[in-house]
Amino acid sequence: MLEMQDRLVDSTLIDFVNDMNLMECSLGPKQQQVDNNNNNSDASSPSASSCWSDTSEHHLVMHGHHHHHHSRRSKRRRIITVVQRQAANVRERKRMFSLNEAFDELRRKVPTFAYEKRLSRIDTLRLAIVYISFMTDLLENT
DNA sequence: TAGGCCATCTGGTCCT
DNA sequence: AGGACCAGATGGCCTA
Repeated sequence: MLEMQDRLVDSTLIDFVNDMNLMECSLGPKQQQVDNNNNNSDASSPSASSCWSDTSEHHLVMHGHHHHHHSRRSKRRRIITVVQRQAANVRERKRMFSLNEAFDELRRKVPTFAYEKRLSRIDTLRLAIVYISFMTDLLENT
């Protein structure tokens, strides 16, 4: 299972590097889903007037329930270039990476048996809750 | 093969 | 304007 971890990290890093390369040359032979959906018909005009488009009807298609709550801001869609999207993806991956680091840290604090396989994130959380309440009980009753 | 877990992408909102 | 945060969708891998 440790090797599995290593493999995951490896592939993550590889993607990471790929994206960084993509960002640096800002264009590559490897365009994927990013540009086949509606977003940019004018991705190549960086000095465009605004990055917000009116979406009166299109975006109601997918997540019908979203507009119940969150009715605060105007329903304008932020137009994002391919490069900006890729950069956002990189940031999101970094964010998830640090989240997982925190999970690993918590995992190490929580008592498990040595032969037990690695706790999932949800199990780590649940066990941490149990462990904390056990310890506070212990503290209060002494 | 179904279900659990995870990584990633994506578009929305919130915050600076 | 753009980054952070979030939740939904999707696809891959692994195990019972």
